[in-house]
Amino acid sequence: MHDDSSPSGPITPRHKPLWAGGVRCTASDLLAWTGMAPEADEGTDAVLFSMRRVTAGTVLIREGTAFGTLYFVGSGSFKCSQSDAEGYEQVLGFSLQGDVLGLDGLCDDRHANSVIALEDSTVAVVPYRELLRAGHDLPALERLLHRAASRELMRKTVTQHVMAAASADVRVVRFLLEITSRHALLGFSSRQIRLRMSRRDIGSYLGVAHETVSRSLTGLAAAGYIAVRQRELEILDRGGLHELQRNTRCTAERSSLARRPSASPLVRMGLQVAAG
Amino acid sequence: MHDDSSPSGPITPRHKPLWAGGVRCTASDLLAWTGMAPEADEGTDAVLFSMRRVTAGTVLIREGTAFGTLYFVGSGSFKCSQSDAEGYEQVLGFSLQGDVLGLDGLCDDRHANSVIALEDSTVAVVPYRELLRAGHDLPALERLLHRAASRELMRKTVTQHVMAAASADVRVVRFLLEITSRHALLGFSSRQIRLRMSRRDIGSYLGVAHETVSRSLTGLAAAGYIAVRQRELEILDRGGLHELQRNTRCTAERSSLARRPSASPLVRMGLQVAAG
DNA sequence: CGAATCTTTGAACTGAGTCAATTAAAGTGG
DNA sequence: CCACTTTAATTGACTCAGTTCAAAGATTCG
Repeated sequence: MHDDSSPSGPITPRHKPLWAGGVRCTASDLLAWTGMAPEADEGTDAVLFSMRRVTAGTVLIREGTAFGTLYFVGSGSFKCSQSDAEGYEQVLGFSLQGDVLGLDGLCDDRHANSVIALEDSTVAVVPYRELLRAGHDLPALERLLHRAASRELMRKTVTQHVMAAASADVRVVRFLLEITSRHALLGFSSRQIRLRMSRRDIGSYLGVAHETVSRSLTGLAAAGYIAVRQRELEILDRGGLHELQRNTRCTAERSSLARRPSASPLVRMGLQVAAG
Repeated sequence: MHDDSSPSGPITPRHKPLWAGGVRCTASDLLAWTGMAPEADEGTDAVLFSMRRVTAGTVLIREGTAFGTLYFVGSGSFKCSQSDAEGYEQVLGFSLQGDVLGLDGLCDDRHANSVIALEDSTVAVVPYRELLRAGHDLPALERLLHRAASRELMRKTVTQHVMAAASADVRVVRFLLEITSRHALLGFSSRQIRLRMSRRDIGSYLGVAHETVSRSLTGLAAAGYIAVRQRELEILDRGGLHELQRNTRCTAERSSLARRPSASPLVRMGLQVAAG
């Protein structure tokens, strides 16, 4: 929603979670992570779940394994993907604090997706059976599960919108807006972000070649919309990105972006110069 | 799974639902529609929901309206979509018997998607509150909701795979395989199908121009994989389609399809000739 | 410090989008 | 029931955005 919270650093949590980094957390913490803090009460305070640290690159869920537990992201970020017969990895999405992992396994008791930590992260380990049982006594917990699932569904819808854009540039712009607004909702800066995923991951997620992702980012930077250096990203003109993003499949408009003369006064040099 | 059930007609139900077309149905009917018939018992027989007839073209759910009830598709088919600010309609998916409609509204109590009947259809009207209450006494009903949601999620994943294919032809092929296999799971013929949605709808769903959908179908027909005339579709070489579908973004392979000489012996003339 | 991975950039070919025009089907109303 | 209108589907031509292949920096990790 808001452009930024504070320029001090990329990590400025909006609300201090009850969970202070221990090996256990309460159901109230889960509610807080998913933006349902007001629903927490003594009942949810009493329900405990164990936390698990997941180091960068660790496979939290491997596709094909038996379903039994859900995970709620407490901190860090994850990549959700599926590999087809030929070994091609299709990236399906990225998960942040408050997102639930593993719901895909519910319908046939077997996980269909793999989930990999993109950085050192923590998750609450929530056995599905336990959550169901606790949910019968605590309506807030039942709502937590349902809203987490519904939110997952809505995020997939957003992904469809992102992928439906014909132009690769528009896809990249929508991806940037998506990821930054999610950061903003969590209370992090939406201006400066460190992308935790590779260009290849982004490309797979968007359905474009990773070279094209790189080119689009370079183009957007040249046009002054963003500043990017490797995985460090800064949003310079959010309004302008919103303008671009509106084109569903118009490629003519877009070219005015990529080919905007880079000598234009609009071109504010970003990190690539500041660091060079 | 299987190539066909019977060549007699496109509608050959696998299991006779308990519901016989009345204005009410039982929770057991819902379980039957979603492939959970074994979980039905006296308890679920006693839970009643009202049925609603929805004529072709009717808007069952309009995006932006308040959430309160879910719908389970009893017969017919629906299109799920979202319109952006410019009025462009993004098709998000298609729903058949057993699918649940309206779950997207759960997380913020307002529907984000529109749902339109593609043909004369019927749905079970399931107030969310009632389902929750009934679910506390009948585990099967709770599972129904959860599995329906999880299935929805998995279908979105399939959609991502479909859209992630770089080649338009591959997208169309995957779409055909998706829709026919869903028909097969419901006990309908997977060889002959009447597409209920327009080329434009398919194009929106796949993220390609509707002309391209048309061209791809024509090309597939010319190559003998399918026979198509308007919305009547016949799958002639399902194995061949599976071969094509495996290419994620290889366009070279694909051209050998579209440009396979139409005089090839492989070209079996289909409906377009039979009717001409 | 070297190996492996990731990112960027270039060049060339082509798939698919856009525009446009024709044909087919489905409503509409007299 | 048949003209008429409207919408859907097909097909063609042209153009360019994006994929592919290739190769050179940058970064990370052991």
